[in-house]
Amino acid sequence: MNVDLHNRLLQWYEHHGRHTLPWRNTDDPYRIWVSEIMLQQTQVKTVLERFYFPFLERFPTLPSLASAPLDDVLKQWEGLGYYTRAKNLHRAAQLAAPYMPGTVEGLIRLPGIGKSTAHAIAAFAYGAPVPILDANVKRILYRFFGRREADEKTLWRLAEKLFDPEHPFEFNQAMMDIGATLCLPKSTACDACPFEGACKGAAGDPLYYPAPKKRKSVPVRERHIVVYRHNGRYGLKQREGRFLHGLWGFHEQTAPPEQGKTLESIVQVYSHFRLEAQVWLCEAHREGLTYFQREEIDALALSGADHKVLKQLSASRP
DNA sequence: CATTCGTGGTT
DNA sequence: TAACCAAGAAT
Repeated sequence: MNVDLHNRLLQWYEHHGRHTLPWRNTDDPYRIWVSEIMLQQTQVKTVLERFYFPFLERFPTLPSLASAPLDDVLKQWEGLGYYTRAKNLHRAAQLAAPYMPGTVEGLIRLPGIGKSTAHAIAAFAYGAPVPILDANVKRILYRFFGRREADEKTLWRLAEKLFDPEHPFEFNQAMMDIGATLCLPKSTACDACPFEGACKGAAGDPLYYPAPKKRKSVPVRERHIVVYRHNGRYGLKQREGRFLHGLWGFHEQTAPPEQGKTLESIVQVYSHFRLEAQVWLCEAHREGLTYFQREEIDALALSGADHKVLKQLSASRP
């Protein structure tokens, strides 16, 4: 029924697809899995240029990841964000070792793997006839079917409707390529798109779909970051909650400290709030912190905000 | 179903 | 340049 459309998509993918992406040129489910987790809510450019290869060099196989300390995994993940991904990746490796599950049902049971990622791994590593539903595919579906709004269930139904079960690898990769190169959030190149003619969005104003999301304004958190220094060593603490999970950081509090030298302030924008913190250097010992020499800190995984603090520290050194 | 999770690229 | 957005999942 969609044969004609599917053929046009295949042709387009053959000539214009991003065929050099490294995770498209391996049949190792582990390497495909790592790429899928890193790429969640993260642009291809970032993963490709900074994180994919170093991670695989340090953890080349599933067992090597499973047997590594979590702190080592977090250090490789440093700067990539959404750190529970690293924790889940590590735990999933331990649950799955020595082999990745060979089915969607097995994959989706692992922590950090939802329906779309399970389908992606299954389609790309095993050729399973299942569609994916990432931000690129969603945007295409909104426009192709002329919808301004749709819930997840509806989007999955539309994804199944457009899907080509005969060519799951090529279809899914092509959809992401179209979303990333032609069907962009704020611009489109419909005349180059294999879906033009069948796409309701292309018939009118494609940017009319989907309806813009109403975003809440991010609240500001004002805090004080206090760097405790004792005998030339710096006090840090490893975070335990879900926020910045497992990363080390300097002490943070709501009120200014009793004493200490004022450094510059820092601003760090997170997904759901904005941190504005005054940084202090306090020559004192505080309980509950672990003390490191300056060079030792480089071996720890720190958040972006704490890296800014570290930078202030070296800049302020007399 | 809504919120929580980072950081950097793009416009 | 501020706002939007990115190969989503867990809660």
